[in-house]
Amino acid sequence: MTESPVHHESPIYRRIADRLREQILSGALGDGDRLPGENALMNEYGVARATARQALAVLINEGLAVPRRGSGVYVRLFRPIRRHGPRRLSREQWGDGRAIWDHDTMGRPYTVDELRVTREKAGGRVAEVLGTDEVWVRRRRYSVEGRPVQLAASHYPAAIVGGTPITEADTGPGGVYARLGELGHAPARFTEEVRARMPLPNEAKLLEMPAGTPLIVIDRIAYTAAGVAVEYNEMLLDSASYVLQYDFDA
Amino acid sequence: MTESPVHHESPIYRRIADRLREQILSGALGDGDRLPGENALMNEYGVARATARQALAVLINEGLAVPRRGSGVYVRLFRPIRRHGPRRLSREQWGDGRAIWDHDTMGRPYTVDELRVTREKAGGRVAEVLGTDEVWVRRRRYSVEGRPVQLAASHYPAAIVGGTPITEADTGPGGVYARLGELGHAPARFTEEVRARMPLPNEAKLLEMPAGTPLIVIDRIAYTAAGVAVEYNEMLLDSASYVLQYDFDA
DNA sequence: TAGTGGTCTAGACCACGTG
DNA sequence: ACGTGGTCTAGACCACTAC
Repeated sequence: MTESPVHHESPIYRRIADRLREQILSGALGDGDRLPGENALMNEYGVARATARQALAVLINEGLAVPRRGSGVYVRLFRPIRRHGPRRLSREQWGDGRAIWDHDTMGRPYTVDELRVTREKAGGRVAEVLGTDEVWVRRRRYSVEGRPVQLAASHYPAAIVGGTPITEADTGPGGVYARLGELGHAPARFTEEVRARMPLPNEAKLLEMPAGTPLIVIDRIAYTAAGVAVEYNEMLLDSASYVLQYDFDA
Repeated sequence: MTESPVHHESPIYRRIADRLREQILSGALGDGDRLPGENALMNEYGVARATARQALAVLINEGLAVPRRGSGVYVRLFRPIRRHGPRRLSREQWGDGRAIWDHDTMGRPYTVDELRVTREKAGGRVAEVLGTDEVWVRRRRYSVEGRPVQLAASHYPAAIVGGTPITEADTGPGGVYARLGELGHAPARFTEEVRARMPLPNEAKLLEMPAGTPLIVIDRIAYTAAGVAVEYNEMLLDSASYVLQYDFDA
């Protein structure tokens, strides 16, 4: 039309997004509620389809809404797992391998799948930390209540774990840390590096993450009392499913 | 034209994005390099402007590229600050208030601005943890090398800090923790909760964050030896500028 | 079958930064 | 002045979901 677009204000799609966001944050639209769809926004605001779409894309990329094809756009819901850094790794927990994850999920049911144990040539930081490029890697995926929440890849020096149950699918009672202890390499100290970034497409697919969901990346290194690094564990967590907690003294 | 679109494969804009991503991750396009722009992609792939744009939007939302109006789209660069959880808060650091941040930035120059100290009615979790809704709040923004990297809001019970330098802009040598110590409320234990999410528009603006950059949210509570919560500090970190490190024993 | 979101085209005008 | 990304329109066809 000939209506002057009146710029210098915030663009239309942003103002539509702002109004919808306000309704979500104020609670007027609650968890799982349906947002007005593309057609509804076209009618309500008299804009083209692409503009309505752009407004919804803002909320989707902010992680506030999730689109479902053929159905609609819905307010996102959160149910974080509390992952307690230091406490979960205290020695007492090793008695039973499941204890660590039971601690995290507070009893909610979880599963492990896509477990693959392979021997590999390590590169870059892993080789540097472990002091060798000959490593065994244990990769797996954790799901809670049927939803995948974490990918993990634990690296171990081949010289230490070769020929032990750590290279088998089933590591036995107490898990890897119990086996390392029996080998005289019990972890005594840990360092965790925490980052956040957007997932790559393959990561988003494995974790079934909707758009607008960051990844929490944790690189954990386990050291023996002698200061030898015996494990490099890279974990990728769906940030919508996790809260990390760290306790320490002054 | 009449060329059949051949669906059931991944859409055009995704395949364009995949090719560009590959060049970025492989290093063929390095930090700060210019990507082919909208016009270039239109010519190269014979697609409409909106499709080329959509391909670039994928990379931008993944945090791999940054658009600059009037100039082009560029490969994103990273220069993280290492923020060391426990060590930076050890008592020895309090002797000089600047020490904590010097530790984080490893000597890189930083500034604090937008400092506001206000008395407020606390709500929700803050009031619950501090055991009162009468609080003083110290809000400020940290920048490193001229780029804003963190917003922080520290909450203190008014009954403890009222009338002390903690309610002034300048808290004196050693900072807030030194003053709390003099008041008989020296922090002895800390807990930090770490989350990641996409920033809201006002948060993204204050931190000058480009699209596709998650926020790291840290809620830190300081407890005295007697177990009294004396500080609730909510920090919002630009995830492109930070790596968190936590050390602990088994 | 009707409605939803997903992809794509072919135009247009604008604000902005670099030359 | 020119090319860049930013916004917007008005169509179209598709795949999927719900009824």
